[in-house]
Amino acid sequence: MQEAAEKSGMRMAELSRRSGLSVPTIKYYLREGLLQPGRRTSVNQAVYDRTHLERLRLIGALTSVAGLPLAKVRAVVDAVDGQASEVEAMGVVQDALIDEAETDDSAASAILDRAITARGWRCAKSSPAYRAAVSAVAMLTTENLTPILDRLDAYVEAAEDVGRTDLDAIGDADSLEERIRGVVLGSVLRRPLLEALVLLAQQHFAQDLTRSEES
Amino acid sequence: MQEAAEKSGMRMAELSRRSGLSVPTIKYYLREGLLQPGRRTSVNQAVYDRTHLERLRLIGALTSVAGLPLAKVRAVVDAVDGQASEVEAMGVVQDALIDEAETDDSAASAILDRAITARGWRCAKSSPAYRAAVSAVAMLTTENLTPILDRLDAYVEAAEDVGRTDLDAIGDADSLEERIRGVVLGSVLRRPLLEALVLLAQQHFAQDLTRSEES
DNA sequence: TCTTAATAGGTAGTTATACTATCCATAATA
DNA sequence: TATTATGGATAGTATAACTACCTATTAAGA
Repeated sequence: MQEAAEKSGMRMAELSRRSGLSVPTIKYYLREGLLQPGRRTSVNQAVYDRTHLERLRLIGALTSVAGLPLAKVRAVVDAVDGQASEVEAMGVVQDALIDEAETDDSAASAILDRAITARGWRCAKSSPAYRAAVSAVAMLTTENLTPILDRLDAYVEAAEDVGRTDLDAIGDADSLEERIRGVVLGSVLRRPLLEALVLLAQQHFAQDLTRSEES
Repeated sequence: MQEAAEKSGMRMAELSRRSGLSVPTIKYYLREGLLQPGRRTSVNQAVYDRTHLERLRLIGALTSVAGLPLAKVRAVVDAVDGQASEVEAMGVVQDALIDEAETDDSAASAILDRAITARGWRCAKSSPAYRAAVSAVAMLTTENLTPILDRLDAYVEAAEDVGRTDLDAIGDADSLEERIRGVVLGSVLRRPLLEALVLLAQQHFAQDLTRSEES
């Protein structure tokens, strides 16, 4: 039972152990078409390799970290298999990460447009991301959260810094496959990172607030 | 059947219509203790007011927008009822919004510490937010997403701008109750706003990328 | 007043998602 | 050769979030 890290061929038991997923779960993912079948060697035998392990880690990130339902996970892994481009892969992940909520709020759209044209963004108004932004502004409006809406420009500016950094961070791996994998995993894993950092920043500034109130 | 917006007393049917939730769902929330009981007028009659409608909208935001399970929603609304302070309420919402993932990765912790002490943040290492940030860095490390980790400072700086703006946007309503409501709803609704704005920024910069590659 | 609809509160049933368990024939392994 | 593992199929489970139904009232309209 050799288990060198270099060895890529393995059977179900080892795939299970190295991925941390149970054999029934892996079989389930195979049934659902999330995990590509192994290379068959007989009627009831197959071998799996590094790509299967990577796929399982990707599925794990999409489900555990991003909290996506398996239907959306399937859409993402299909796109990864489709071998489009980094930017196209990013678009697919974006769509998967956005929870659709149809809105047709022209007032909210106007508020958003003013803020993003002020920074010279050109972006498709038909994209799910745009609709999600409009929906968010509409919710803030109906809840009368004017303090946040009044600071929309500040959020747009911060978002620009994040988006620029995201694009800047697209790796320069040799193979397109690896670059796509980096984009997809990066899109999924950067979200909780930024969110946690924002919460830490809130804590930092909240200390100042509490201190100034005590004085 | 007068339905003036000023009128605050209403019965179940109107509460259902104005909240957009079905009567069985509202009854379910009453059973689960998410919605405070109405003022009883007889053995099988009760009247509800504006506060019940606001509570239902809050529950809706926490479930639909933030995607929180009802158990966490209960924790948040209990805190809102508890009438602590704005900062304490923000802490409770933070904890509810973070999905716990125990990690004890000292390497990741060191990477994070370097980045946040560089900006002079003081924040509790025992907080869920800190653990979430460590967990995010650890995931990025295991997936070898060095391009993102190399740009941690940029994300920290952007997070600082967002966190500062969040604290700055705490409303100045007269009653503590309303300010707390603003903090809780703001924490929940600002998240998808920023996320959507980041995606739009990605789209903007992706256009540049595609054009420069075409040339 | 009479009739119809609505209500509080309770129990039980439903739906969707993501697994998990069992079985069987076959193949690998000790 | 005896034991364990495997692929494939079918069926069962756990949980969350409702949803339906029932009963004894109460409200409201003709």
